[in-house]
Amino acid sequence: MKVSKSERTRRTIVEAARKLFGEKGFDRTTVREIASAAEIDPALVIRYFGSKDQLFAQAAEFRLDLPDVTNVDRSRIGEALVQHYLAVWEGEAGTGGLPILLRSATSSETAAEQMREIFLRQVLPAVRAIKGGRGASRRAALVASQLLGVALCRYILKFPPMVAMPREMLVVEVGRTIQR
Amino acid sequence: MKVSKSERTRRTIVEAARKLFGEKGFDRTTVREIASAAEIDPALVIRYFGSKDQLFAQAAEFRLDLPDVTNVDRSRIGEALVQHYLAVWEGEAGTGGLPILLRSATSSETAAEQMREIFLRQVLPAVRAIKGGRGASRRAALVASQLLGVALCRYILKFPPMVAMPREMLVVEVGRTIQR
DNA sequence: CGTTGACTTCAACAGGCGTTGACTTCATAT
DNA sequence: ATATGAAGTCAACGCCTGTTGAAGTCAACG
Repeated sequence: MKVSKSERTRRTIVEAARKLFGEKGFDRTTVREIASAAEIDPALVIRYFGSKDQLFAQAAEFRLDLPDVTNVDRSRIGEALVQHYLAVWEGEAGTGGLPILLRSATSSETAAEQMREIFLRQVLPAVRAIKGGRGASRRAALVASQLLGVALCRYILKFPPMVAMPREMLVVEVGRTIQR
Repeated sequence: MKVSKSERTRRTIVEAARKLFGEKGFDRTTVREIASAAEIDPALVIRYFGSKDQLFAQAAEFRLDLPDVTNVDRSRIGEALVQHYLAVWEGEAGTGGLPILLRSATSSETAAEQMREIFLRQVLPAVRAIKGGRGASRRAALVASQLLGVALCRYILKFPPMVAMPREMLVVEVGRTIQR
């Protein structure tokens, strides 16, 4: 047997959890819903993950996988970043770690802490690598705020003009801002 | 009697509700907590407002009060906007409508809808007044995403570099971006 | 066959939630 | 003094939550 049965249901649960957490946030997603979506008993969810919080922590884990931009035209690094970022958001269709975290981080201190971790360990080093120096952390924070703001308005709040804009245009417009 | 007693407790309740909704979002704030903070019975909250949702709707109502920038140096409109926006966030200390909405809009469709309303009826017209034309709504959306992103990272997620930056510096940096 | 041991279900718990309707309190107006 | 109506309290309802421990199922193994 390549994968034990337990491992398979474990993954089914995480999958269902990711989907629901990403759609409705931590508070509005119940263990029973997750279990029902995974077609198993609620008790099993707890048995496997200990608690709802621990399941969330596991479901929200992810790597940003920032692309290698070391050999990209320096004047286009901004665009490349935005391009990658939007692709991540649209590609994972709500099952990615970022949507999950963003949906819950506004009302859960744990989720907010997890976002800070990701910023600190994944975004900041990447920005530093591109252009280090004294103001790097500030620059990183500004970039993060810009990107999170776009995701918030486009995918969560669904501001009409933001939703309507083609991805290309966003890449160019926001890319130019990031570039600064 | 200038203000009836009922009106006074009504306000006490809304005040308590604003504070709690702004700190923990809709889901994590209970009617019982609000009542306890207002030093009255939970039943009274419902009696006055009908339901928790209706209380929230009322507590989250607000006007942005965008400043008059018609006679501000055109090259400084961005800075003026950011200045005002940050003052609003820091001034109301969590009891303002924006924090309340932002905390809840990621997991409540009603709250998200309310944000869309505010964008449509308050931000968009303001941007149009400053610089109309075909792309005004797109510009407004980009500005909103930038400002919400900053608030998110600074006041809610509390990214360390973002918190550490003095307000002045943010005004200049973000103002420059908005200006574009 | 019988017995493990992993995997899964079942029924229930204790506690919190929003909300309700009947009751008390109390100042005012007759 | 008594009646009226608003202002506020109380205890309880039905529902849903995360979580638990005991019981069940089923394939693998001696």
